[in-house]
Amino acid sequence: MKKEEKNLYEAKAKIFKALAHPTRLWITEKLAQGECCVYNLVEPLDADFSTVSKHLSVLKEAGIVDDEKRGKQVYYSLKVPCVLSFMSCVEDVIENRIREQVGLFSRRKIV
Amino acid sequence: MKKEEKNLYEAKAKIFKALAHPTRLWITEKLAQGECCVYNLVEPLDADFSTVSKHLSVLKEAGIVDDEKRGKQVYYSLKVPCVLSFMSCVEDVIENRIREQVGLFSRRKIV
DNA sequence: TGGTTGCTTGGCTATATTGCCAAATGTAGA
DNA sequence: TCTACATTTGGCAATATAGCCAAGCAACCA
Repeated sequence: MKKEEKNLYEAKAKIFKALAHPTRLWITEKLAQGECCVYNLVEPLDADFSTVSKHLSVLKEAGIVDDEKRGKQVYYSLKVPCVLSFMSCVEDVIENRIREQVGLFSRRKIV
Repeated sequence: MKKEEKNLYEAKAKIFKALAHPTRLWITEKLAQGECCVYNLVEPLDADFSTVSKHLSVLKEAGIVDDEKRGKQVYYSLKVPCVLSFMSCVEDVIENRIREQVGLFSRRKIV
């Protein structure tokens, strides 16, 4: 792989990496419903402010969310709604996996 | 978050995690062009067999690729082509980021 | 000016991931 | 059976990531 090509794959991987955490996925889907200030993310997650804040900065760094300070609060919003279009594919993969596991199980039952 | 919901987000995150590596992304795109045995992945990547093999097992574990032994070789194939549909979104995110950086740069130039 | 609120940053430890080497496995042919 | 080939596995050190606590900072209010 050439250096340039490698850089491109690293850039792409960064986006996936940003989404590769349960909390960050949850945040992404939550923001899909509309902008949100940090407190409204921290509360349902029942996590530390600092933890959520760091997750948000990972998403921001990756270019997935945007932030805007208004008064004392910072509002985050989903910058690239197309990431949501991938979720149904991801759910397909999961369903497939479950189906296969069920298949294995019932085969074992027969044997 | 309830335990069940948490499990779902963890399962989703696993798929993203599997794709969140330059080498694994490259492999995924390569396999989109058709099945491939390990050697034909190792060679262009110029990596260790063991390294590629481990990347492949991550993708397999996640349910993204399938493997089939034929003779001495193992052929890998893309199981869920819909993952590719996400790539254009990822590229959009990257382009946005670059555009913003260029914007910052030219503004700085003016100032 | 001082205090409070809403959030970010720094620093730390625990844990996970990566990539290399060496060794093991399974398959095919001599 | 012996050997070569294609791939996987185990083990290890280097590096990256996560989550917690404490400290910092900016905006607002008294």
